[in-house]
Amino acid sequence: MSSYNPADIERRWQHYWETNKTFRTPDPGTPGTKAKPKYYVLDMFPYPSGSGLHVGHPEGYTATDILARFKRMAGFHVLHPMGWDAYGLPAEQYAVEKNVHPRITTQQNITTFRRQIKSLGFSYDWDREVDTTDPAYFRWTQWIFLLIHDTWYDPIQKKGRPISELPIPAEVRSRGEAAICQYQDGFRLAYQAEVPVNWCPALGTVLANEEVIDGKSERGSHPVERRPLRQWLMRITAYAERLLDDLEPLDWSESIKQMQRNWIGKSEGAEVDFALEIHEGVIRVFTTRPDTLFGATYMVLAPEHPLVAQITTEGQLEAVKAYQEAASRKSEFERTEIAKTKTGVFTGAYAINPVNQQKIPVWIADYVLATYGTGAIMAVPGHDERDFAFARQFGLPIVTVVTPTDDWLKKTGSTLENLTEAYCEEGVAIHSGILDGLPTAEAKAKIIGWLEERGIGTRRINYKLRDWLFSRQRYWGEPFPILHAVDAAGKPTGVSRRVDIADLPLTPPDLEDFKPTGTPEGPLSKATAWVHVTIDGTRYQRETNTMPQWAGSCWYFLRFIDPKNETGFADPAKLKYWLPVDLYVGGAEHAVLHLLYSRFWHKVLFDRGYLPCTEPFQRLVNQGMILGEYEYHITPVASESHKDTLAARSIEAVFRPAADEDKDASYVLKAPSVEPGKWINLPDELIEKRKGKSYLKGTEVELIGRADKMSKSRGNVVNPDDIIKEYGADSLRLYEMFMGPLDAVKPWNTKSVEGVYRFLSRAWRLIVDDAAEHLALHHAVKDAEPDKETLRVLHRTIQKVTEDTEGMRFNTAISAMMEFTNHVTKLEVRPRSILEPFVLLLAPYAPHAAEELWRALGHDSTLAYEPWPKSDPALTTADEIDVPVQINGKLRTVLKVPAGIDDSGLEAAAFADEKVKESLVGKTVKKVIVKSKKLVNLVVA
RNA sequence: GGGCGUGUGGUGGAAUGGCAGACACAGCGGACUUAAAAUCCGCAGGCGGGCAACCGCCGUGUGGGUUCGAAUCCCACCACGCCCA
Repeated sequence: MSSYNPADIERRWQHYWETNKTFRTPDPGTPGTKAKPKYYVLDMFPYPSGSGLHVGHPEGYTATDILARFKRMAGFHVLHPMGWDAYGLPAEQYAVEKNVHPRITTQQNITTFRRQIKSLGFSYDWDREVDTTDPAYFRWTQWIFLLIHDTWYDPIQKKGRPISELPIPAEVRSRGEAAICQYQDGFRLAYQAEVPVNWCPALGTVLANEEVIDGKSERGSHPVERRPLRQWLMRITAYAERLLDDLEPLDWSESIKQMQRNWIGKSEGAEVDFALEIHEGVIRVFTTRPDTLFGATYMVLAPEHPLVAQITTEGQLEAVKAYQEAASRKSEFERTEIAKTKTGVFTGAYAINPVNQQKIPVWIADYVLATYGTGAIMAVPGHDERDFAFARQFGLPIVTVVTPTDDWLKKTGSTLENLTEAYCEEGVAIHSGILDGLPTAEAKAKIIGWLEERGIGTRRINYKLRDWLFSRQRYWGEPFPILHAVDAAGKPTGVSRRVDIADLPLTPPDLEDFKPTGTPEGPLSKATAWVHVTIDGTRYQRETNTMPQWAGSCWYFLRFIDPKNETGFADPAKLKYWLPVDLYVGGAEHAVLHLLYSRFWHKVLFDRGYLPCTEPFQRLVNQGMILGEYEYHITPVASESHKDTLAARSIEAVFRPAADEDKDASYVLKAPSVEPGKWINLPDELIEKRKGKSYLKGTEVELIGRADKMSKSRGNVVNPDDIIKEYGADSLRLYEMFMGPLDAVKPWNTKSVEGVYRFLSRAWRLIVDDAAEHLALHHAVKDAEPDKETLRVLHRTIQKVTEDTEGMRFNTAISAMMEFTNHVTKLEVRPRSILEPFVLLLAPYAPHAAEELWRALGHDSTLAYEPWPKSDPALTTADEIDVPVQINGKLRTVLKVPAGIDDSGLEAAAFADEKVKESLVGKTVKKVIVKSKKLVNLVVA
């Protein structure tokens, strides 16, 4: 039996690669690596969830594997590793529910993921596998934390420096050691602070802003509330400018760069001080539109603003207190939602607008956040949407200080004196004293100069990015290597101590009960023996928070370079050789968080001299999501009114709840399958299109065709194991790449997997005699000279596959190989000299089949390091070419002409053509356009 | 509301200024078979005409523009998707 049998071939070759360590990557400097350029190709390593691999995972993994295999054959020294991002909430949630230690479920999940990933035949160097929950790994996560803790940001040198180099003011020094420590703690890049955090009662933890989506937790969609808590933070804001600037030269998609820019949210403007009417002190505001200062008719403080207590008048005290109380319970999302009605309370106090000395009221309102800018704003209702809504709500004056365009006034039905909505664009200043007549940019510059002269304002850059909330009240994460000193009564003294590097890793204690305490004390506090430590007679309590899941993934690509190193996180010489990552592939869901955090850590490590480059990932590609199969829906109304029509055709309408609040529920139509009791998606022959709409054939039932995201609740999840079982890993790999461009969102279609399976079978039968007992060559395979046309097809295929693989256009590379197969199948003699290069082209895509075919062709070892075929440009062109002739831009005929034809020859050939002559009768040729060897266009009248 | 992206046959897609629909899926016809599957060969955007090979017209979300020539470039609109608010 020598027909194409993927199950057998794939098992054997996976075994071969594993036992021969075919893809082990020797360290730089090893003989054989010296002459080769390096190529580091990386996947975003997965979180090994309990539900196993999803068809979305192999999409990116296959793309990188094709590149890795291609680059090896093209003579590169390739690093292509895989590992596990294994700390995280789901394992812990499961532990809480089922009382199984997260280490056990995590290890089980890793085993499943490893088996599934290996079954796809990826060429990872498994000797470099890392697991973020392995003490040998998180030892260095903790080490890096301590390094960041030991670093302050020097704004003059614009880099992170050792805390020992922080200049200590004499005044602080004079107050002794404790004061110095406290002063230093205020500058560390990892620091503790009492901050309003996103507390999620259901998860029993705080969450980073990035983990809160629409006011709910990203995991589980639980409500989140604001609470002030003492937390660890990372001073990522210090690096905002560098994170922004260094984005520029990276080879990332513009959309991802834009998302990072938006997240960092740089805005340029001014800080302005408003004096208070009767109190001491000033209200400092940040504004991006200082040119509108003359339009500031009131001010708003965040309810948490420290000035509120000082300035609130007796009469307003009660209202203000009640409002502060209510605001403290709201999430940031609820507070800043544009659509909702604005709320606020007058404090009773007034400020003085510095440009016109007008007395303006000071309000508090929750749409102003304490954490953005200075926590206070000057309100310019004429030119800011939210200020406008607020002014309308509370009857505050609205002044126009920027002239809107006439079109805008007309469109909105406004006049200069009476705006119907805020005009937020730029324009010429009016009612603005010294600024009158100036366009926005000039007005900004002039007013900032004016403010600076008087010492009441400065030019200022502000960022939306906040410091990164780095602690979690969970069990399943890296413990902080920090000890807090306590006094005899067990109360913290405020002095903390770093765990000695020599004592790392600090492993978490074994717990029976993983439940969150429901208080800001994490579950680790339950391990009293672990928590309480005495060193040199001083009593300490260990930090009971753990690090967030992002910590381990911030630097894993560094550990892959030197995964077994016990004296450092990686050898500097190896880092210098391999960094940066040449190609990084993963889902767009990590566009902001993971990529921003790891860039930040990378920069700190670079500043401290541990890394050779400032950016980790030179080229980034996001694979598009794979949706479920295309399905036909009908509305609930239609399902009711066409009940009988559907029943008559044995079509089932299955209820599908709405995916979003703003979407409608629908019914999915299913047709009976050949297997009784089973239902399949509506086959295409039951669909007909009329007037651009789809209908169930022969009926008035209007259909809505659509592919949805795969999800358990929709029941449209495809398991890669099933596909491999049915068609083999090579078919799965090939299909995922053949679906369309890598970065496009595309629907799954199991039927189409058969198409690539058929292609592999054809390629197999091209070379192998599938009637033979054992692996034997097809009788048509001979050591013969290929004919000219076949040679041309081969060289065109080599050219196309090479270019498209390099450019990651895998779908068209596969088409080219299919065309090659279609051509050669027809030949009675199939020269070995064209089959061998073809098998090598196929190898990165369908490595198991290619290895077996290579063996059939008489080779006795792997083709993984065979040189990549080269195309000969002289052989890619045919003797004769087809050139279209157009008349007035419309195709009239196609000429067959010699490939070497010149422009005048081509023109002559066009005029000599019978059809052209016919079309020219009675007409005058006004112009002739000849595109060399491509096209002739005759313009006639 | 803002930013980015996408829109091509029944379906996935190809073509990035020069023959629209490569390559596949589904479909149809034929060969092989007792039959089916598999395989092989062929047809295949729509409309109209012809016994036919073939011919004509229309056609890349909609409307306009630039150009000898537009799926491709520009403007406006519509729809969908993603991100942000």
